[in-house]
Amino acid sequence: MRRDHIHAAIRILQREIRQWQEPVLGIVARNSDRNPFLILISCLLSLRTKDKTTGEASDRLFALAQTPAEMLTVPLKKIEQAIYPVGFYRTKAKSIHGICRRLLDHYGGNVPDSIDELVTLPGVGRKTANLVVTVGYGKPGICVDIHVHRISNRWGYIKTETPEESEEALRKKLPEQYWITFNDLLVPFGQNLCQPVSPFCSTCKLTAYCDRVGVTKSR
DNA sequence: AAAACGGGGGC
DNA sequence: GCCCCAGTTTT
Repeated sequence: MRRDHIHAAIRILQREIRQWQEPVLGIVARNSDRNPFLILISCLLSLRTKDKTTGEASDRLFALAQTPAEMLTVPLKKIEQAIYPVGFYRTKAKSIHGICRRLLDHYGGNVPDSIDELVTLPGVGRKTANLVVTVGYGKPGICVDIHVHRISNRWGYIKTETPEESEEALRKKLPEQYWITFNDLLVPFGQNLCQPVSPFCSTCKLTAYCDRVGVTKSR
């Protein structure tokens, strides 16, 4: 993909995305009344987890508690039960308590708005921190998950080995106007069409801009 | 029966 | 860099 092709590619994705389901995490985040704490916890639950279960698990959890202080009064066992269908539920329940403790001790019960501070919280890495900053605070950030990493490289737009490198490369290359929506566009695209193995290249409208880096089979 | 799944932490 | 966390869905 040539540098200037990104505009056309994003334009097409914005049109095509209507036929796919919107990312559940995006829905959860927006339905959280832009409450950074609820957004942060939703993002934590979504790690390495299929989309639908995240929404249902967060609904059950937020019925129990909606603030860091309330959350600390809920026993770990109860939290584990509420979020059970998501993967790594024991680790995540512990992280939730750890996060709430840190928020109360160091940030007056509020969620910090900088990536550097967010990644110091237990269970929060760069993907989660970027998502909280963009969705929760409307500040520029690039949320690089496995879909963004894979597809950006498949296009040949960047050439990186790890999601961390991808975030760095995209910060330099991707026009800032697309930072916040990039993840929301690539996730449904990656789930429905541009899948990890044998993507649906025959019905994809982006093939003119794609180098198919690493694609061995396609449908 | 495997592989894959919207990462992150501990070592 | 390697291994662990874990249930669910897809191949």
